[in-house]
Amino acid sequence: MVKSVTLREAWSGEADCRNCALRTSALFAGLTEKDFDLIHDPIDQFNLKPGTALYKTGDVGDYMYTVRAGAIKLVQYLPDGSQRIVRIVRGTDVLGLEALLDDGYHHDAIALQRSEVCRFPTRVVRSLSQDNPQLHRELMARWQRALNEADAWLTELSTGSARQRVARLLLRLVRDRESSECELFSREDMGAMLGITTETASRTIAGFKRESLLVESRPNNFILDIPNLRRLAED
Amino acid sequence: MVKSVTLREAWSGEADCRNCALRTSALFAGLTEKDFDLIHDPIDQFNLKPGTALYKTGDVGDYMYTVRAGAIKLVQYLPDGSQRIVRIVRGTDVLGLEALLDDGYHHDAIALQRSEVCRFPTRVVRSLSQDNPQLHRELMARWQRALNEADAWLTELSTGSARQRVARLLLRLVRDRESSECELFSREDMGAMLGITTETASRTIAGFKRESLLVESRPNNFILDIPNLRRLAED
DNA sequence: CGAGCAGTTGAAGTCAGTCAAGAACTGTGG
DNA sequence: CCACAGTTCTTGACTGACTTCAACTGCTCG
Repeated sequence: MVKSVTLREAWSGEADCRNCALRTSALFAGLTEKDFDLIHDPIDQFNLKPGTALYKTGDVGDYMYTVRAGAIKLVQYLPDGSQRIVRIVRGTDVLGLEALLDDGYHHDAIALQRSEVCRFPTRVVRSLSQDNPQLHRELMARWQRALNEADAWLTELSTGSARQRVARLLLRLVRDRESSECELFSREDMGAMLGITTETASRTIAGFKRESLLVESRPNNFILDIPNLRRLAED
Repeated sequence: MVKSVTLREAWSGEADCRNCALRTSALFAGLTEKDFDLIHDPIDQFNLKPGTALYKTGDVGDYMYTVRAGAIKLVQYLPDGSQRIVRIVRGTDVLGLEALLDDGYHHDAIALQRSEVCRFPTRVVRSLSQDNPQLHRELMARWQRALNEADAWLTELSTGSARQRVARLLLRLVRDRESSECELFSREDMGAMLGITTETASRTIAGFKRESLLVESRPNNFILDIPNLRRLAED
């Protein structure tokens, strides 16, 4: 089990929103300059090492986050203590939507890889969305995207043989990417994503390497044989 | 495989919204009388027999639905043709939120039991939510609820042994109910919900009956031994 | 250098999948 | 009312995939 790092250590200063590469694709794309002045102030940026927790289940939802780079896992726990990763949040996605409603966060949010996130107060979004139809619409779209992810997670990553699930996970990691190269997660995390054991995850990956479906380009970086993986994933 | 019935046959007239028992708990709880006149008109009510499809994946999302009684399954298909039930919608829930955004529906929505639903045009919700913060908020809450369901479906119903999954499904069916009695689904549907085969579902249910965790009160109606099922579900 | 951890691999056991057959139920038409 | 076809449910035997437990390797980091 990776040990946690406090958020404080990960603080890297105030965000440069105006020049943020994600601006057009991100949550606040539709804001005017005036709105923008309002929200810029309280935004902080963090660089996360793997294992850092952004928040824990039940924490008060004072903040929401956008992911600039890397990957964050959302974890839920079963009564018996076993964990299940219900989603990973990457790219331009938003984290902590549930904070807009009453209650606290519904997952543990933990960095899987080196990641950069921006943090902003929930109250800002809440007040802006009151009288900003475009932001309102953007929020609904975010919620729907999360729901799509959740459904896909179930149908693609929790159905079929271990080989199929691993193949589908790998393909998912390089979707909407220019290259067919990707960084892998720990076997333990892969297991928790796919509902299989660490050992089975390890064996399956090892098998894929032997069959050259995966080629290690540099440590923990793999090039995928997409066509053959796809064939495997589909039947 | 149950054969489909057309929606037309299920039409049972215009809805009596004003006296609807669900009104206070449902989507439109916060509307004024004036708003109400606006939406009442185009609402139709349907009585569905098991197997009736409300909509199919990809259909144009002109309508949304509330469930008054019964249960609707949301089904997704894998490339190889196998199906997975990603959620069931019951009670006062809303169906077809995704229609508020651009694209069509994301699932097949099919009645599991005799059900009653009300249908209303998506455009009505879209226009009302523009300048009605309370409806806006209500919509976000609905989305979040769907997301919670999706997450629970993954952690509770797609994790652990077949016995655990079935036990958790049964407990889920009587949650927020006065009695510990419930109607079961077909073994095929249970399998598609839990990611197990029909045979395994059947064997597990049969086993539960033998162990008196389930007692059949009348045909296809079962009383649950909640404490023992809970013990089973948790470890 | 050694402790600790992630990954790998092996051997044994088990649970669920598969294939197949029979039982129970449903609805239909005579 | 009964006979029949067509489902769905159940049960059995067998197989295979995944889990479990355990040992060993190689890395990283104090």
